[in-house]
Amino acid sequence: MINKLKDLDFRITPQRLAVLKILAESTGYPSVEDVFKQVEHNFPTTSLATIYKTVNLLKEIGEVVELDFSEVGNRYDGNRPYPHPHLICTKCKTIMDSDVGNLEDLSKELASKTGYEILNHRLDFFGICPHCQRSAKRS
Amino acid sequence: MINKLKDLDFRITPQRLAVLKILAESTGYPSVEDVFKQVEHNFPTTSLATIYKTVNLLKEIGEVVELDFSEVGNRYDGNRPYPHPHLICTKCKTIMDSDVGNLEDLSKELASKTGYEILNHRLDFFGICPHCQRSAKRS
DNA sequence: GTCGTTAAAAATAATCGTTATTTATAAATA
DNA sequence: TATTTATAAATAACGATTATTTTTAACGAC
Repeated sequence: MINKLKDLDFRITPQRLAVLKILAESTGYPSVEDVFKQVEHNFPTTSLATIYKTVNLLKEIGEVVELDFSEVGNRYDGNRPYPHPHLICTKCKTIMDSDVGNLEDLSKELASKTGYEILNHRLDFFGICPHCQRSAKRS
Repeated sequence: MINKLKDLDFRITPQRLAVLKILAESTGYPSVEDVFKQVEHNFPTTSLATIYKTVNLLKEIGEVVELDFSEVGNRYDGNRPYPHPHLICTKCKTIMDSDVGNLEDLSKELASKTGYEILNHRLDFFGICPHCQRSAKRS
């Protein structure tokens, strides 16, 4: 990931390293604000705009995928930067990866039916997680 | 749809009727701005906030679904207000319905595996439509 | 149909996430 | 170490959406 930046002649700065590290290691789906708070810890003078720019840079070179949820805002994943299904709890807003069947076959079928060149897809399931189901019953 | 509003004791205003009509009849995926422009035609004094409020009202009572695309902004569908896959051309931004396989089985599988209560899902394919593929070759 | 009540519309201001701009800093290379 | 130049910092600007206040008109009772 660092090498990819170098190869493309982007400079390796501490701020970029910090953002990159957080996105690559996090198993969750941090927002820009989340990343900002973590980076701020080590680099207190960091500006929010820098996080935006770095995240967008990583997005453009394909090392990070952006997921926009109207309910919870934009989230980023540098850990598995390729299409895969998600499972979102609409109560506690937790986002999980889900490993149910892949859609390559469906993509190909769609491509041949419609003539579209399919480049990407996105599959999300929304529901209530077991924990929130229990909370609801108690209240 | 009008009856649903009446039943819930919402007033039937010309502006609401206009928004409702557009969303129920449009086969595409209009944005708030699109709806506004069309309503403005018949009701030149209409305020944009009214469109926002009406669309959100319809969304809340389940007569319209909101689709947020980071590339093309929020779009609304009052024609088929239930989950179904979409096919989006990333060049010309056209949004189509696609009728490839349904995901009920997958939903159920996921529910029993994870304990989540699945309420909704969303499946979108992104690609280049045949028309835009031809344009690209020409240019 | 008229009146009175009150929800909804209009007009406008405010908010929030994101992006653009300007100036200052520091990474890369010689 | 000095020079060049991309990047960071700070701040302003922007655009989509929402909140606020005032005005209008939908609905129900008479």
